[in-house]
Amino acid sequence: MQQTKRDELVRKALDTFYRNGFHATGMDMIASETGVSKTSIYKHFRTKEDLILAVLRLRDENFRNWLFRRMDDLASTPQDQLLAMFDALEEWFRQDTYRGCMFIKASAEYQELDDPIHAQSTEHKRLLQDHVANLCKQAGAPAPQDLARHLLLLKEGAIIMAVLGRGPAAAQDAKTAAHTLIDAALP
Amino acid sequence: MQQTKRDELVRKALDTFYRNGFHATGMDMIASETGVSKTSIYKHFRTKEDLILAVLRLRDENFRNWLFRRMDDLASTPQDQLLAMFDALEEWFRQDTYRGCMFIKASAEYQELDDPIHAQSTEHKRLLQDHVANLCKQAGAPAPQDLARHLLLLKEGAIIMAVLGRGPAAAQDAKTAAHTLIDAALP
DNA sequence: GACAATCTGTACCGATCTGTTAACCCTGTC
DNA sequence: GACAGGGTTAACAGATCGGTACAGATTGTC
Repeated sequence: MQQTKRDELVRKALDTFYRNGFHATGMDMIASETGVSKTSIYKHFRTKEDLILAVLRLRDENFRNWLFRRMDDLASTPQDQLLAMFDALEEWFRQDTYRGCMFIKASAEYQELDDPIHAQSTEHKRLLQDHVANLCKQAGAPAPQDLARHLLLLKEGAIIMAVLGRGPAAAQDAKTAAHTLIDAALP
Repeated sequence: MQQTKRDELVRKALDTFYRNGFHATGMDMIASETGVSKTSIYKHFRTKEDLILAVLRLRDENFRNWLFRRMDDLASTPQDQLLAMFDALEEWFRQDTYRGCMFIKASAEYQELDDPIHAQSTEHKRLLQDHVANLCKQAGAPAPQDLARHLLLLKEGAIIMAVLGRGPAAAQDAKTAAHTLIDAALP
């Protein structure tokens, strides 16, 4: 019961923060958009920062689950799954709720390196890198970490350019480049 | 005289916004950090948004001038200049004032596509793309726009990853990948 | 030295920010 | 029907937000 209420709060707060930004979203707005009273919010979370951290944890879990599952559904071999990552990204970019990467935005608003919010964003990228590096290794890349880093650069670049001018097409730009990099990296 | 004061205001406001974020920086802080009274600020700029737009215009000019000049200084042929872009980026990443790309952060805080601040950020990326595409053409690429877009993805990705975990090394990651892409794109 | 322009500091406006307090309202349990 | 737990509304505290009003200081020009 109580866990459900709390989860619902975090889930809806995620939407509001994602759509509206962190500093620009006040706790009153969170209360009215989630339907949870401010009093209850502060019973579950000591501060706004704690709520944001919970939101980012949920986002990390949701996003990685979704992306990895989608890559798995779209392709069978590790090499094709790496390419399918960019098709999955395009699906994301095409959603009209797409507003860029929540962790990039979080680190942009909380930029001190020792800020927990910033650290959480860094951790998210590290977990993505690990999974992609694992696929690179399965695909037979001699230097899987290097290839994974290069593909991650394309992914992050596509996320940015999908917001700043290029739209969903940024995904296929990145996929084309990824194809070249993968072909060059595999023996 | 008056132009100088105004320019100094914009120049110092740039530092404060860059270091501290846009929403997180109040006009009182701008006044105290620039040494320009709030009354004078509002004589030069009608709103905070107008000041931010002036800051972004200055940043666009400064950054492109710096980057293109640095690329020109570091290499002679168009092809080498493209690669030198990533060496220049590394110099930027190594500055202890480095806090990511100001336009990515601006678009993260003002994300409505029709927001003038967002539009200005998009324009900045377009101008970068134009210059890089021009170099790609000079280097003899059969599809200069495509190659330029791919290189820009690496650049944006490196800017992100330099903030989120990888540090200055992100620049050489991107340079290595760029080398592969350029070699594959040139006849 | 009068004048206009431009700066300054300071106080203020109403709104909004994070976070708290208090009184009440359900609902299930004994 | 007493009671406890978790929920609500509503008002509030103290600070800060963007932006303005006003009086005085500084400046260059005639």
